[in-house]
Amino acid sequence: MMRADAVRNRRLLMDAAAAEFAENGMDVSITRIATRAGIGKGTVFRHFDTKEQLLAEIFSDRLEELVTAGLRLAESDDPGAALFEFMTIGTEIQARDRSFCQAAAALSRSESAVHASRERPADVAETLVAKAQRAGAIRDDITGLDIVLLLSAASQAVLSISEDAPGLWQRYLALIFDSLRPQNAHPLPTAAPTRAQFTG
Amino acid sequence: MMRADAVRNRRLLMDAAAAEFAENGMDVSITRIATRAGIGKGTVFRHFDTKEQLLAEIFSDRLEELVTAGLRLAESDDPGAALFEFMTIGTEIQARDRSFCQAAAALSRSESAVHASRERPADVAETLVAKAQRAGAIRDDITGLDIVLLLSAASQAVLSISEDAPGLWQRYLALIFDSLRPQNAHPLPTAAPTRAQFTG
DNA sequence: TTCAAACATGACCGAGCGGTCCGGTTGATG
DNA sequence: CATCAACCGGACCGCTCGGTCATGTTTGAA
Repeated sequence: MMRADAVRNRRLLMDAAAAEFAENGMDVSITRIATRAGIGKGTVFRHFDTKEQLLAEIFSDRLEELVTAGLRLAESDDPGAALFEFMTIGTEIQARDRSFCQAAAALSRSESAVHASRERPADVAETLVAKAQRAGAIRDDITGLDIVLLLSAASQAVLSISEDAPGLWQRYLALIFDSLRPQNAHPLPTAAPTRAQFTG
Repeated sequence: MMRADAVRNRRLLMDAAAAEFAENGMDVSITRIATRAGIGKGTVFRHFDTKEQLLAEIFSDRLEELVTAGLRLAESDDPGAALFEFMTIGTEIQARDRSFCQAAAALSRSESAVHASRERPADVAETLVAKAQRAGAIRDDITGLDIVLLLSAASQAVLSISEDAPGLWQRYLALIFDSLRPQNAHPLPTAAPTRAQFTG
């Protein structure tokens, strides 16, 4: 059982870290984060052994948010729309924090803690895709893993644009939607990535 | 006129830096780069005032490569295929160096030297798009800037996959191709980015 | 109210960074 | 071959970073 002040500080810490990561990228100092949270530097390391672990924890939270939404959408009786909304939510989450998710994704190749938390969204995406394909809403040659990878693609597309382009990511997500529809399907040149490649 | 050893070292330096950036991201130390090039650390700063300038120079080189290809393709009499090949080349260049281009793109918001070098590919893309649209090869509601942004999207999609997935980016580029065809066009929810937003 | 365990704190550490600088070296020039 | 500006190299500087630790403070159960 954690003490009351400990849980309060942990919450403050994660919020401050998320905000700071989002604004200034992954290389903000622990000192900055601690200051923003109104907390001593040492306290940070009481809660998280290392900086990467802190980042992984936040990233994991974000993904859980997506998983929750995905599970709800899996009950929908319009599988095509459900998948599209799943992707919209996922992209919105990533677009919200800009460079943070980018850093986390890049880190997921080396940091296994980050890596593991990416499995669950992939599972959810897999079932959503399967349902949508059975309903004929999307083409047959794509997988759940494709969806997860395309999520970041849409939000990363706008990375080089100036800050104030709110909702621009929706433009590119809409384009990707169009590419998933069965009417336009041309054969894909490369096989889908395997789960082993994703999990590393 | 530069001395012979100076130009030789500059070449060695840029090659080593490009390789190191590609392998280890943007935060490799100058020392590492210098060592890899077999050159003293001080020499690096003789050629490039700052680390960002070095990165900008390399990035600019890559973009020039793309511009050259684009100008050649602008002469083609199959504008649709020309645009697609332009995108293929652009994505290949970015995929070749993985995290490097990501870092450069992120830096382009703050570093004006990097920024300026992105204008020319945008110009070329604009003319390629215009020709392709006149030929009816692609939908009318996208711009040259869209193309430039989508270039990074495809290569960034595979960022969280393990190293050895060569050519996987082609899969997602093919998907994007499908989304550009006029047959599938659904109205886009957000207006295209303006040149001012891009140039910052 | 008491008190031990859990927690917070910030001075402190070693390492590594980007960038500087000057003594020695090299290459073009006549 | 002689000369000298251009060039190279790496010790060096100031600084910031992630992470530790001894000391003081808070909490909650008894």
